[in-house]
Amino acid sequence: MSTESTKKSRVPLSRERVLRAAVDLADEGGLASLTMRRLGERLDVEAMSLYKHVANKEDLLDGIVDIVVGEIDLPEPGENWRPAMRRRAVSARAMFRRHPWALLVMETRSTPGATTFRYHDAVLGALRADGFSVALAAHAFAVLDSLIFGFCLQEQNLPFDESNVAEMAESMMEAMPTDEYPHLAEIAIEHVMQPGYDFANEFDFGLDLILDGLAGLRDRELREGG
Amino acid sequence: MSTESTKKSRVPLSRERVLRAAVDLADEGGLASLTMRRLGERLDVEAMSLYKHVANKEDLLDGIVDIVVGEIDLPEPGENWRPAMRRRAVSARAMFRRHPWALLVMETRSTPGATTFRYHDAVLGALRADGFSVALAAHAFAVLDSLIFGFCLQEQNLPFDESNVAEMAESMMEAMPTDEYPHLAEIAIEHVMQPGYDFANEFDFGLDLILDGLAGLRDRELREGG
DNA sequence: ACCTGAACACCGTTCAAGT
DNA sequence: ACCTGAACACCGTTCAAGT
Repeated sequence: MSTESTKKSRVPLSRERVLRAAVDLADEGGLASLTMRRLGERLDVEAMSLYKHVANKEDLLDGIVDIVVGEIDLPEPGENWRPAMRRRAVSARAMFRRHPWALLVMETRSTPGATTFRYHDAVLGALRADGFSVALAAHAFAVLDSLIFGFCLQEQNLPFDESNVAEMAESMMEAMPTDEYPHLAEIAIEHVMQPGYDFANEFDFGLDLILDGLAGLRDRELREGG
Repeated sequence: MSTESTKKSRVPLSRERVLRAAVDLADEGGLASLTMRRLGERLDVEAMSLYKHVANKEDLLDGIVDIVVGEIDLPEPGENWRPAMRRRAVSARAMFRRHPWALLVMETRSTPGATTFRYHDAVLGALRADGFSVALAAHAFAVLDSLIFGFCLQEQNLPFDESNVAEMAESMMEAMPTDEYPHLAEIAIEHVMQPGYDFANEFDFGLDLILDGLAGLRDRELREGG
């Protein structure tokens, strides 16, 4: 609570503080703005001092991925598999929207951290507890994760913000000769440019399609397996 | 056919040649090795000369994405929707395995090129020609692309090569206390470490699950709408 | 023990200068 | 017209030196 705010930061540096600052920096300025030098600046420290708390930049990136994976809602004990899977999918998507850099960074990580293990374990546990065989739980996990990652990746690279769909469609129709791409034109006019269109709805469509399919396979397993 | 192979390259530089060399460089050494300086080296030219054929590095990346998107099999006229969708999914996955950097680069592109338009148009066309409504074709496109992108992203970051599954499972069991992650341990022992396990099978599982679901929705549309 | 200044080997990109 | 050398403003990272 001291009011002196000179250059020296009283709070000592720690791995935790470094990682938090890195997440904030990437959130605010994008991944390109997350450099060791600028991170040092933000913490009132020279870039070189960061290396006391982080082995190198790779280690820093591993650390911030672990933080954001920890923000995904885990299934609760006793929760039915279907609402549990929906909740984790929705919260994973929300996380990727809060941290647009996360997908990009996760793509370059090879060694998952403890938080990732905990996440995988909890999801598998919810499926197993609700009647899924080991094999079907593995299938379910992979296909749901594919949808989540793939949808978020598409959503992130949409050439328009959720808000200005009309503008982009218009400018796209200019750059895109209608006779050369007739089906793109059709879908733009009859679907995308219609009032109420929201690409986010595609997430629910895909999620329900997959959950319905999994429910069917689970029922069959339970019937046949005894 | 001249045999003199001095420093000067007889073939003049062109955008095409620059982009091809960039794809090769990224294939061989990963995205990190694709720098303007090293690309120049490979073409026996100073890095600065590349700027005659490419506006900047962003433009270069746009260009190589367009090239690899062009490697995805398009539906053929008259092809049934289901084999057409399967073929494009399989060939897209093969492309992402040939060019592991492509997913990463596509993620940072915002303006799709002509090849991407052509690809989207052909896929939508195959669905529309086979009875899908505009809305259902849009849904189908989004969910299939999500699966393809998301699966390839996962496959790329697998902490093991398709070959040495046993090794990795073993080393993972060490780093991963069995009692802390019981369901991960279970799936590792009873599923992943079983002979014949191949993560690639998850792709077919997801693909069939989604195609089955779409087939059902298409049938219902045709019954009700027609 | 913790932080720093200077240095190294890299980047993408510019611009005036060469042929 | 096409290519280049030198330079600029950046990177991540090292290491001996400071406190």
